[in-house]
Amino acid sequence: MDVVNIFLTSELGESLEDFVHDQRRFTFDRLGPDGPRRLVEGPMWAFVDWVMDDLAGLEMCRRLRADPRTMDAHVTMVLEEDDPEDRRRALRAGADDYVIGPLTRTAVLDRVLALQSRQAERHATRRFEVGALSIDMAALQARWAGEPIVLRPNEFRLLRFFAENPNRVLTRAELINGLGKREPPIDERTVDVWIGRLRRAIKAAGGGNPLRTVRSMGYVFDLN
Amino acid sequence: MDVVNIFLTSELGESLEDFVHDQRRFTFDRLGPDGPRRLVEGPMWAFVDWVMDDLAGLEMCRRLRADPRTMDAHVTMVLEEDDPEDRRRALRAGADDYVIGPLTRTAVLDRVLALQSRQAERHATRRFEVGALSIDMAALQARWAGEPIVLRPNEFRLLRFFAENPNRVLTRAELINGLGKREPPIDERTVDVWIGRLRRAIKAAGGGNPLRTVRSMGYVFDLN
DNA sequence: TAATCCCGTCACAAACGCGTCACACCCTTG
DNA sequence: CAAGGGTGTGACGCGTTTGTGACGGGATTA
Repeated sequence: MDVVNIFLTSELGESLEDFVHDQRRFTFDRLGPDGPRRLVEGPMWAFVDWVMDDLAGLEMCRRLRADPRTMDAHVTMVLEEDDPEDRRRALRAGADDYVIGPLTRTAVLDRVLALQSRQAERHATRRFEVGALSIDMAALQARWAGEPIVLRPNEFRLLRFFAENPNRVLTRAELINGLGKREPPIDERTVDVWIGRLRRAIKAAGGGNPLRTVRSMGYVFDLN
Repeated sequence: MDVVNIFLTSELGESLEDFVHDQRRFTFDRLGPDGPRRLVEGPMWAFVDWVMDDLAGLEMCRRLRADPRTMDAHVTMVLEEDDPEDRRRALRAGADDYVIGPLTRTAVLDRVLALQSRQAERHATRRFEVGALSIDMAALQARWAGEPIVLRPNEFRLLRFFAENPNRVLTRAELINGLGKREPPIDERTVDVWIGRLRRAIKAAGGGNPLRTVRSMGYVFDLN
């Protein structure tokens, strides 16, 4: 599976869940003194604060390393300030990496996305083709029969979602969800506008109109 | 390439060779006043003592940075004591990192093992071409379709980093990291200015605008 | 020491993305 | 054919992101 499990000792997780569009690829969970609350499969990434409730972050770090269930996790220590002594201690306690806090969403996401792309390179999932359409996740670029499609970020996500679900009617609600839009709630009519814009972009690249309207249901990406 | 080449100004190398089991992953060599005795491929890590035989460690550090064959090395300064003034000087001289000495085997291994996983794969190639762009590491010169691009040092590194990661969205954080700027922390907006300057230089050499902005993500070096 | 170069930051204007609205058009149903 | 709901799309406005000239400090050179 392709999912990366992210554990944090802070509350940043909830905020990230809203922020990350690509929910299927990530899970977030709280890392308490007893370790992760649930056990997961797949690669794990832990961000450990230097100070936690009752427990020093270093101790948490050692416990993660000692526990066979989590010993493979990629551990990033969050230091409050840039003390070289602390950095050294963090590394010695088993951390792979550190950031100078406070932990921000972008700090987490940059790292996670970087990891993801590194993994993607291994699994070669960063590029896939559906019919004449090819999608390059690394370059964030789509092509129709080799011709680049000029897309804005939201349109790119939309097209990607269609490409991953070809020949299947997607309701407006599914599309809104699939693009990870939760707050604020999106008017379903807005999807119509998305579709219109995406169609125009595909046509401009020489593609036909692979997006078929299914009246009172939604839209399908027709693969012939 | 999976091998990390470690250079030391002290004799610790021999001792480490005995200590490290997994010899295939590391090579050790002495770093003398004239730099590394042999040229290597793959990532390099240099531990530079504050005082060397005839040469100040700072000078060694600068030479490593100035020499295109070693400019990518990860340089750790070894300070005898924790003098903040010295730390500042070390970082200014181009060190990525420092330890408060004396250098021990575990200090070396902790760092190397921790960071090895995220060592970017870098070709030690002296000259390579990407599309119309050619980069000559020895002459520190870039050309677009044969036309020289006038670049300042920082811009050269930036372009080089893009050339090594074509068709891949690079976040501002990745770029800052990729240019080896860790201390002091660089404002992400600064990257915008780098990009602007680099674009101007490329355009002046007759190149188009191969650097595409991906809004709210970063920049891509677009090939074809 | 003076002159010059390099580079990080700032501030502000411009460009951009996107959700919504309004209205015309389309299709279905009776 | 009429009625009514479903869909396409141009226009608008807001908030955010990006580009860039200007500035100043540090380093380098003359």
